[in-house]
Amino acid sequence: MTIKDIARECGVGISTVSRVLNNKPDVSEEVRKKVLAAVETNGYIPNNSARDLVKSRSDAIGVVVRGTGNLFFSDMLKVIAAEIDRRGYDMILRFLATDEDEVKAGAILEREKKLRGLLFLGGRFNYTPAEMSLIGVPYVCCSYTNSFGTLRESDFSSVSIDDFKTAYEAVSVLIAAGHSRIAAFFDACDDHSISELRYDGYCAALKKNGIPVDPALVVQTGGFEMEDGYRSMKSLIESGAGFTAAFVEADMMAIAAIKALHDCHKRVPEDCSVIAIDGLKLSEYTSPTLTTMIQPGEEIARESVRILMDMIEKGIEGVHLRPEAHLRNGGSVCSRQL
Amino acid sequence: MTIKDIARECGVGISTVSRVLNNKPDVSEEVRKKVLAAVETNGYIPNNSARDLVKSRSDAIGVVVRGTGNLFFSDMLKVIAAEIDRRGYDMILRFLATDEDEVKAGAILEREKKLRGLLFLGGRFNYTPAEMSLIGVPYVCCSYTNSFGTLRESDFSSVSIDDFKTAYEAVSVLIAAGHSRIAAFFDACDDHSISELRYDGYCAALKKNGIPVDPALVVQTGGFEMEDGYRSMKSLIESGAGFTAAFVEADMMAIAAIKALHDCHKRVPEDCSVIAIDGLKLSEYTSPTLTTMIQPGEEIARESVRILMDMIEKGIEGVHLRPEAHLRNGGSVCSRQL
DNA sequence: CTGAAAGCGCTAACAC
DNA sequence: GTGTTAGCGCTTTCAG
Repeated sequence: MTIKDIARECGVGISTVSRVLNNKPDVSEEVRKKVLAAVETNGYIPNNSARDLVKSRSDAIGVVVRGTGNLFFSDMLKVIAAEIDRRGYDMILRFLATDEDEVKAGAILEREKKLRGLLFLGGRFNYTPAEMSLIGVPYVCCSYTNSFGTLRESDFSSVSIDDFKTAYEAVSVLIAAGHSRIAAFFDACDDHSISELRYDGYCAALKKNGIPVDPALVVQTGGFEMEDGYRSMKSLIESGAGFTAAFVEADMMAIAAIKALHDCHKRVPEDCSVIAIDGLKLSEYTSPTLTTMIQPGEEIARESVRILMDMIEKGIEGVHLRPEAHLRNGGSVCSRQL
Repeated sequence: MTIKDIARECGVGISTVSRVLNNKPDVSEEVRKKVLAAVETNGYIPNNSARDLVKSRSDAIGVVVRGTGNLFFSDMLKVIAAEIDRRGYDMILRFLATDEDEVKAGAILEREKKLRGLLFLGGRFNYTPAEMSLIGVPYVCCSYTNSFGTLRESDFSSVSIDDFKTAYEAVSVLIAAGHSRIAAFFDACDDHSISELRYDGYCAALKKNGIPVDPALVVQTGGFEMEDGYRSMKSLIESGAGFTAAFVEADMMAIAAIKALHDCHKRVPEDCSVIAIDGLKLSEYTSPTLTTMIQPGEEIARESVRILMDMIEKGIEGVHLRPEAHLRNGGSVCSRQL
């Protein structure tokens, strides 16, 4: 069933059907109705490949999300969708597994859909100019940056918290509460990515306060899953290393780490305080409520779209926004009895 | 940059480039290398729209997922992807917001990608034959069924737990533990969907045990979000209705409901037992571990793909599998002191 | 207002 | 082995 079939059935030309389908004017009401009826009864659906192929440019923004189960992203996505729609653009959404290449996916999408711009949610921190030359439209990195790459600042935009600073602040909260034996959990400490930045923030906060970094208290979890957080906390406890607080680089892992503490008959926060980074809605519903640095997801989403639009419509150069993360004072941190 | 440009640059014909790109034989090693080099240096990416348009049939399975943040689906997806790949097919994944129409999306995808079959994760329970006639390939409803629709059983397949029975069993666990004042939380009770089935199961279990259904203990949450669970439990507590246990139709809401109980200084399970349905990984990491009916997600995923393949390759008729949900004895249910 | 015709970029015969 | 060519289904000039 193609546009040709509909045209034949209605005894009109194929371009007339096209006009009706695309809500163009210059079609008599009578013909319009006849065509619409034929479309309905035949269950005709236009072929998008053909449409995209002939189109020389669309008003679409591509959104490439890496990591399906990422709750933080799924909250941001709603805001992004609304913002893009409000500005009269279409949104083309693609989800990628964590092991897929977001740049390649973005480049494919750009050509296929003749995109005007791209939004990346989740990606590597070390893009090179050569690599990004595949992307021919303005793009914004949402909630991450290019700290370890060689991109020129003016060539792209990014909106994300300052990971180093946020980790620094989180650990400082613990120190201010009297803790000095502070365990820490990171995916990895030298992966040239978000975890390295947060690890550096952790170390800086300790040093600033004259506390040596004890390697025995730093655990590399090898992932961001709950299993990783649980297993890591459990093995740290079993190692016998003494600590009164823990900094966990992500809410999900922190929730699992707290479970591990409970399973080892340690109370939170009495026996061990826990602080994290993210501010997922989910972590409000644990007991105790997780104390965490809240990433302003809504702001990140809104500003990302705004900046992208400015790049597209006004041709501005890359902008790099660093909104503040704010402490949510849950119940998982308490002062150390001195 | 098109295939034509690459051809010109290499001084070869356009079909030769096509052959190289698609790994066809009958290309001299020398030419192959030259083409590949040109592709690389130019950052050429084939246009998928053009490819799809000319292709008359693919070996692709479409997977349409409704509900981005659904953790249950994101676990199943990994298994589905692996199974499809193992059988030599490609998987085309589309995520939909909860308010989008999965049937229409499936129909579009089918035409665009020339699909061999479709897998729906999440959808309505009341399809009609007219509506589904848009779909021209075999399809399987994963983790839901057509209980309220008019489809012929032989025209489609489904793999899901028996929602009525599973709810019945969950409530029976509570009753067996000595509870009779059992609150219950559903999205809605008469929406011709999953919630209605589970509500019916709740009622049946009570009646079977001579316990009247008290409308004051049945709460319609108006959604599946954590907010919905929290708010609903809170208002039930404030209503002053007495109850010693709660059946919640989904893990996420149950987690939030438990938080509400805690916030009202009620202990779980001592003051109120809680049981749910789902078996999310997440609910293992709450304290206490949630007692819940585990949906065999992996089995559902694996069997769905298997059945779809049988429909495609062997032309079998619709199959309807009802794998068992199993009780996970967490710590959120205890016996009522009589 | 409406139809004919020229591609969009690619694959798959079909010739050579 | 390799090039030429005919569409895939659609939008968009350009005539009428």
